[in-house]
Amino acid sequence: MSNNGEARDTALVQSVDRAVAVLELLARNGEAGITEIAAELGVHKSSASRLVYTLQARDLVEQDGERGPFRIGLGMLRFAGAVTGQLDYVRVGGPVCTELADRLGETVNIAILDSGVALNVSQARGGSAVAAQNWVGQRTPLHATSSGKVLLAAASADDQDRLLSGDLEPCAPRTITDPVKLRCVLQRTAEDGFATCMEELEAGLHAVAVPVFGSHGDVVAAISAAGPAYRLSQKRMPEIVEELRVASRDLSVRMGHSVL
Amino acid sequence: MSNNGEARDTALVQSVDRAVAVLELLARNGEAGITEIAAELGVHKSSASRLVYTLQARDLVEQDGERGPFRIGLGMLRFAGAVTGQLDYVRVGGPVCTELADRLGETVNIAILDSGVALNVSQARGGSAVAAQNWVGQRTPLHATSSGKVLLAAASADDQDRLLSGDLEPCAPRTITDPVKLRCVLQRTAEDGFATCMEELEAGLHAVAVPVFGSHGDVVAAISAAGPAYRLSQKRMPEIVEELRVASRDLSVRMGHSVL
DNA sequence: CCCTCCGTTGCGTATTACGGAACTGGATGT
DNA sequence: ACATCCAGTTCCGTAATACGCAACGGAGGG
Repeated sequence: MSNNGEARDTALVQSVDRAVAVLELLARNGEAGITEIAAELGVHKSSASRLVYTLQARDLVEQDGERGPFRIGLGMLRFAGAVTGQLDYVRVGGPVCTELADRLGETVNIAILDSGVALNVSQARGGSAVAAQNWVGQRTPLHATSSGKVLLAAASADDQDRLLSGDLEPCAPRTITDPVKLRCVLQRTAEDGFATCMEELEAGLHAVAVPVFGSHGDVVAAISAAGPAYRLSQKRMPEIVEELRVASRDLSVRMGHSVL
Repeated sequence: MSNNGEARDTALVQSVDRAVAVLELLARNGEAGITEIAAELGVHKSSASRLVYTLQARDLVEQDGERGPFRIGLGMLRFAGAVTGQLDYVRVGGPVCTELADRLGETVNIAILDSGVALNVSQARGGSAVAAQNWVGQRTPLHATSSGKVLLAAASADDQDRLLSGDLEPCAPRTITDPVKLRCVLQRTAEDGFATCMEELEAGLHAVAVPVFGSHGDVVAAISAAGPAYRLSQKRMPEIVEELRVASRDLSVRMGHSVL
């Protein structure tokens, strides 16, 4: 069977794996038809149809009318609630993001470290109507994001070594791919208490991040602002960092961590 | 195969259906072990193990350490983001809920009409530490909730007839099961601009809801406050309704709907 | 140290899901 | 108006696939 390269373990239940792939496709594309899904997964239309039908029966997928394209269904909210219930950053972080996004006019994100990547758990778009994409749930590389650098700089030497031993994949022309240089940057990040990311993830995209501290002074998350390079200039950084720090402290307090 | 009564169409992909059942179980219970999952689904331990393993590979399920119980994984945020991206009420409604919940000290919910039921899309718990359950993603009957009555009162005559023609299932001792009486209540709801729900969904649970208006003056959602009967007394209703109305207007504004 | 309980792995079977092709039913175009 | 096209569904035979069974490995408890 022509599986698209991801067949690692035979122990995977294929239809389930494919069903999740369908959901991921829909989450990425927004919406898609059966034929498109089938093509993307490399399966027959009939298989895709069955898969989608099953997901639809569980309200995880829905279509516009009777005969339209499919998209993620509202039944997914059940699970969204379950995960945000466990993860306080999502619930508590939402208002903090929104407030800061309003003040800065830029997109604000909260990210945590999750198995070697930076996972965005909460987001608020800036006032600028330029609809930045939705990063929630996205896993972004630690070496090519401002949040990632902050989280990595605070991580154990073990975790740092693990990442630095592997290849640093270039995401954009200015991504830092040299481990030695990255180590320098992490050093500075730890000293300064913030990290920037200038067109290292995407061309034209700048970002800054500061750490969020837990009850024991440990770094539990990062809060970042991102926007087009022309708006987030180097000159504006100090001002934004200060705003981020205020938000970070606010978040710590709301999480019930006593801040000094 | 001993399928637990839900076998409707043979056209369902069983393993996918079971996988979703696993996720729903985890969302409901918070966490569970393989044996528990297997027992709940009525499948063999090995089957449950494979299912969970597949979901885990996709980050939809995770376990505490190496050998603990399983719970919904952070990968679910990807989908949560996709659904909240489509549905502005979730993103925008969050802060509104939180603010009102803080002020009232009760649980606040936003619900929309979705294929004949009221679907809770956003929630904030009141200050009272009494952890009310998580309603996000829950589908609740239109005739036994305050939000449902508000949504139904504003629905087309067609939709109203469809519900009223079916049986009104009793959820609690005081649930309205008489279509004639329900029609009266809906009439009053439309006139008053709010609806209450006194122990009609659950014994000891009171709730009030007001409509949220879209740009054309149409009802697009309902915002409700719920709490124990002794706290949400009839006497306190007018005050709460007023607070809800303020929040509703706030929400409309934040959604970009021009309010008169 | 043994016993119990939980989760994983190997294996054989037949259930189950897959792919192919034909069918339906809108939409489009000539 | 008719023919064509494209998207999605249904039917069917096959064999790949996921299932259940039973034995194994590892923690935790007595």
